[in-house]
Amino acid sequence: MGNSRVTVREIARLAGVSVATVSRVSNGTGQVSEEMRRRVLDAIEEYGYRPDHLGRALAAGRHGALGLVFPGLSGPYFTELIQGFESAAVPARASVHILCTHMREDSDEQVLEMARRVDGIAVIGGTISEPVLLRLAELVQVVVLAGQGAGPVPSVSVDNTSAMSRLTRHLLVDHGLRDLAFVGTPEGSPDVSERWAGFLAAHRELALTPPAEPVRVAMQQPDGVLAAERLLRDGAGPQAVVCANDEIALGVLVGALGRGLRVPGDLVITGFDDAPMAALVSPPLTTVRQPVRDLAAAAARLILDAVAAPGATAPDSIVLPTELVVRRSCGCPTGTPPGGIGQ
Amino acid sequence: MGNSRVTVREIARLAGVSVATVSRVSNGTGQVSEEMRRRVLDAIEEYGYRPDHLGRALAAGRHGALGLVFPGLSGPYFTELIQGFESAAVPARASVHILCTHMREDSDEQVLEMARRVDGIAVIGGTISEPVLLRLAELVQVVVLAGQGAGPVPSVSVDNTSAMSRLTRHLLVDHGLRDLAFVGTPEGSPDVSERWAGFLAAHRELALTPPAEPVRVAMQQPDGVLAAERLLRDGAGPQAVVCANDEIALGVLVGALGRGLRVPGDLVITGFDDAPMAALVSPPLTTVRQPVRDLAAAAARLILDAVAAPGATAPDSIVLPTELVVRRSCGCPTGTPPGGIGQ
DNA sequence: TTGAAAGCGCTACCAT
DNA sequence: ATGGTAGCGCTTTCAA
Repeated sequence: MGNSRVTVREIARLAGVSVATVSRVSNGTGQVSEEMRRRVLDAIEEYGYRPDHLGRALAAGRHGALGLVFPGLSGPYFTELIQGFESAAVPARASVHILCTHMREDSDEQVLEMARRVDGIAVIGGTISEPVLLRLAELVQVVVLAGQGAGPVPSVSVDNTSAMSRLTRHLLVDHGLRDLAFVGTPEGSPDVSERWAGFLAAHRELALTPPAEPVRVAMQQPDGVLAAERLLRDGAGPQAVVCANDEIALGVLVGALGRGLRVPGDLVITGFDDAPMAALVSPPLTTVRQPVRDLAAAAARLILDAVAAPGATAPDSIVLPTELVVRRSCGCPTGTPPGGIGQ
Repeated sequence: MGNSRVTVREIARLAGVSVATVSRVSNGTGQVSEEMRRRVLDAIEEYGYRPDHLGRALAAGRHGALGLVFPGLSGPYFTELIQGFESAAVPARASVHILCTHMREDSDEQVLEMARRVDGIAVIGGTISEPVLLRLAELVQVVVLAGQGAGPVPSVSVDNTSAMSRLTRHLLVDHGLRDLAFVGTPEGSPDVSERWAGFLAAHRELALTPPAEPVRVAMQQPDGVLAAERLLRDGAGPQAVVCANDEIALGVLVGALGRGLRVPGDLVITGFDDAPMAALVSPPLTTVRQPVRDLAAAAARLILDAVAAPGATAPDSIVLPTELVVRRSCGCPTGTPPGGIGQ
């Protein structure tokens, strides 16, 4: 229950050596005679000593911790993100702090507060305002995850715009579909904003008129069900529903199927992410695969590298590639589209 | 980019006061004249000073941080858990550290290491071995989240066994169903283990023979799809599939629907959790609602209270109630079962 | 090889 | 009301 407050000093006293020697032994630094090392090791073992991280970090002038800031946790995308981030932090012996700002009013304050506890922070795009981001960057190494950087702040993201543009062209050109709907809220999420831009760009290139507005809903399955209700309420729905992520798409699929529609016969649906479920529903979902774990791991490593090499030049932004994954929900028969795109 | 290393000492020098005064002002403790307070505040403002958490924590002998240890992140359940935990930690100005042991071999070591960085740790049931749990409890306040405690370690959990027993009786008695299958892996997860126990208990009470083994799969939607494949492969499947959580149930539903089965006509499916999607699929899922956020928040508060009152008696374990939610996937027509159970 | 001692940034006690 | 200073637990010079 209570903290077993065993300190270096006590171990030193118990082993009859100096604290410096204890420190050397417990860190494996410097030269220590076998005799001393044994004495110290025995004491450490006997009293279950483990150096307190605070003292160590204070002396080292480094927290050995990384922060991850979310708007609010939801769905497989975020769990992947956390795990990817963690997988890169753990080998570097850095702990991971998380913070869900979740629309709290004092979230700026909390992010700034986090900056006093970590060596660097990855902020999910759209979570905090640019001024606060820049302010934050004066305190610790910052990287924007899934979004665009600002000033000295680098970013790690994927090519949302071109990927979505390509997917949209596939529907427009290869399947000859018209009257597409886009589901997702561009405002506040760089990812969605870029995907909406790619959706619009594809229309523009083909001199087609896109819908004036996206169907604005949040990013989870229930929101997709909601979107389906809105879109399919009065008989004349769109020919295809392009969703900002797979979760929404799965929700729309559930909604459409629940209404007795056949997919892709009556309605084409596409997603984004290539979440595990995308391949398993009927019909399997045409989507865009993005390397979420790699993305987060890259962000963590970028921070760790920057912290490890203080003098070095500002880190470059990273853009990871995506891959169009054509399955049956877009109307492709086997998984291979007319143009031979995707796999 | 670089840490703006502004320390108390510098602020003190710049404001022409002592570090003690700066500390008093920045903490709002003690008595400070308006004149001094202004001088210090101006300096703090001008140089963007924020006390480093390390120094503060070291002096206070408290980390102001809580740890959350998972086996591995997955699905809405865990995101709810994190957010619930966080919602209780943030008001107490405690940061949240997370660690996914994810079957890593050195995870014991990492959990112990975490103990040096936080004031208390909530461990998801089944994540670490009992010896390590007890060892951990000697270092910091520990609570088992969704599982049973051990020795001095309290737990926060729900009444899985009775809830699942009740749900199972509903199928067995009210719907007269026989030949039920249970999907989930009891080993390694106290939650699942208890639910399996409740499932068995219901059969025993009614002198019915339960299946010899559960269908062992993991806890996500894709695993449910997999389970459906296994169960429905050769025509003669069970009459009902009782799933360890909603995610699996949703997967089984997708798999069953994909095979052309009607639910609940040809196959009854039930879940556990009452995740948002449970109410939205067709047919809506009969399940057990558990207060996941509250559960995690209770765990966080338990730790915070224990840390705040060091001398106090060991905290008691907490069991939160669940609620049977009867919808259509069990065969109930409207949502109200024959016996008037549920809501 | 070993130990004494100076800090890391902060708070809090004790004088003034 | 204010300042000097000890010390939180640790690492790391610098001497011996």
